[in-house]
Amino acid sequence: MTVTLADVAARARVSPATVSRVLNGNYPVAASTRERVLRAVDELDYVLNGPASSLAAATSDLVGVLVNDIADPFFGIMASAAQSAIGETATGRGGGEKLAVVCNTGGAPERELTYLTLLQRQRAAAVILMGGSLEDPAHLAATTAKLARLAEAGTRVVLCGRPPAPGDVPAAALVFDNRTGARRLTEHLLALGHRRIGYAAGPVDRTTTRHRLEGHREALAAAGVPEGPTVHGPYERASGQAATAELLARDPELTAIIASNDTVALGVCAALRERGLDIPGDVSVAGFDDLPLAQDTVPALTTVRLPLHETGVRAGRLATETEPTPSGEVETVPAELVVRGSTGVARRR
Amino acid sequence: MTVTLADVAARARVSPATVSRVLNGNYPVAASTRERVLRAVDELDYVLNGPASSLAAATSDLVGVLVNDIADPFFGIMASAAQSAIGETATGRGGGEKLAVVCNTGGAPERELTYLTLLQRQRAAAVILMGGSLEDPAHLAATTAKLARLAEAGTRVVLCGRPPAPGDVPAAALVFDNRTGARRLTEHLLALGHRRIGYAAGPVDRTTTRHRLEGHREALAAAGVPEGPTVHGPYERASGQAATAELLARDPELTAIIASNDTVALGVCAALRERGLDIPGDVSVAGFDDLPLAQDTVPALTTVRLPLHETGVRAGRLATETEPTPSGEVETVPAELVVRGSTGVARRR
DNA sequence: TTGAAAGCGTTACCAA
DNA sequence: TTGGTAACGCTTTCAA
Repeated sequence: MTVTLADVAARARVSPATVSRVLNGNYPVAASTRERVLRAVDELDYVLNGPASSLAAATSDLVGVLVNDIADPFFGIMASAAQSAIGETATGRGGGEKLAVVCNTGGAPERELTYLTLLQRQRAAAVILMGGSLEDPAHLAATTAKLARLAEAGTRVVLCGRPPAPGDVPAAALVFDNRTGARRLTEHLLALGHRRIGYAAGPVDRTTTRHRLEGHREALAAAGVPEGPTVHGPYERASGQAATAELLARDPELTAIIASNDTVALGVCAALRERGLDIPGDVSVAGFDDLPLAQDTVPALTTVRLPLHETGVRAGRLATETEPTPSGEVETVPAELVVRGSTGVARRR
Repeated sequence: MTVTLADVAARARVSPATVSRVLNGNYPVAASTRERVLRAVDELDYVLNGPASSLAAATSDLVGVLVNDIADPFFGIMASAAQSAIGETATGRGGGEKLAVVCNTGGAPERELTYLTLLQRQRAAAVILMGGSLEDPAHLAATTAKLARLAEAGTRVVLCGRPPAPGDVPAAALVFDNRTGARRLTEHLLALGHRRIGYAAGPVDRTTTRHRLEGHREALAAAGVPEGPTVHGPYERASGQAATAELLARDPELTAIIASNDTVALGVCAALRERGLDIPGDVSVAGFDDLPLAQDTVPALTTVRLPLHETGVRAGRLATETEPTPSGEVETVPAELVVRGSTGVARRR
């Protein structure tokens, strides 16, 4: 049979209540008693029953991290950063640690909702949504409603890389300034003399896609440069390859291609190489995420920290300079963090 | 207040037991009753209380996936594959889905144990351990003991990419044949005429590191070729760069470098490029994981499937041809899947 | 500082 | 096919 708290109590010759108090460390307990209890725990190899604990306490130490695509290194890095940040702040019940669990939505709206329900069911301590969100009004409404219920039930909600929750969901938000980032990226290419720039954009209905595209167009408009061809596709390597073929078909004179993210950028590079084109000798490529895989720079994003026990959210390098913002407020990560990935260089003529 | 099963029962004018039965779908319930219950659930926006359910049923629908480094695309792909395989077989209680959660151990033994305890505490339905394991006897014993307790408590244990559990832990295992893979990789390079091959190995005390190195040496010995320099380091891009510097310092005449995995291989490539060396013109590089990031081939590993509700484990392309093996038995993935990443080409002289 | 006991929301067994 | 009702193992007042 599995060992229960009562067994420990019996062995330590105290009441179950005392054992619970020792384990949670929230209550004063005599040192000698504590020691006796801990020894009993050890001797019996006792492991707290999570469900029972969560049921009684009406909360669990689960923290859900929803990502769009766990196979994408970008999300891997983000998830990893979040997970270690969560681990650091561990101070929960029954032995301490929070269980940070990453859930892969695959970008599918229904899976996002499913996972949110599952986490709601588990009475998760917190939920972090990472990456751009779908802009479909119906899905947005459903998500918002779900988040509202979660928050209502005591689950902390953190939005990371997507716009702050519509309505009045009490969520902390970590926002990447995609628009400014894209603008700077394009300005950079323009400054290098590029005038024919192709754009391998992300999926049509994503916030990240739209914001980045808007920033791109702003820069072009400001410089009076006509917009080049744009192709949409998922955030995958393969769509970078497909997009490149399409873009070059539409304008063989392209001197630069902007990719919707680094994974796509790698696909673009592969396609260019297949065609015998030199990078950046022949065509420049610019990405977004600044992955170590794509760049040699230390990835700024790996330093994103999400101290869930704070009332707000702090971001990356700013952590030491910025005070936590009150819950619900938004802190914007400087565009530099997003622009970092740029590798634009003029085409050889 | 939050809606409970009793509320639903009251609204549907049935007993709590009936509601439970409808929700779990394990018991026969009259169609009309079921409908009434489901409507009540909908109207009240009822969400099952996971902890309560898990407490009563003595099991949860949580499936833990432990990976060594979630920021490594290799594990991202593996986790993604596992997660979708788990989703497909979903048939659990209280609405169906299992909650696949990936836990990042960072390769740290104590975090591995911590997560296992956390999952044990949650009464997880299954636990999947992915990636090579530490060979330290103490840690191995601790892990084995922990896995034994988990299995004992009804948690299914799956080992993926690490040797089958020592002792008699009833675990399903999916084993990669690292030794044969490495042997083939080296044979390939030898066949291309390479005689001075450097080896950027993984961390010293990992099973994957040792097995791959052994295979490598087997091939060299069989061909009567002396072993080149070997450098150990973590499975990270940076260690590929460091290793390259060291390897070239030890033998500037190297014509090929084998990396411990694709992430490391990317670091090796970066370092070679920094030195103005052409790949594979000047130096060949060979990796292991066959990531799409590193190669253009479709990654065999993304097709790894882990049907947790089967008694055994099936692997990748074999799925249609192979019957599930009985629990506890081992099925070996053909070395081809591992060798795929090879990109060896003779050095220009 | 410690103990007693009342829940927490489901499940599952036993009747009906 | 449905209802009644003990568990399930822990947390948390309320007393002592």
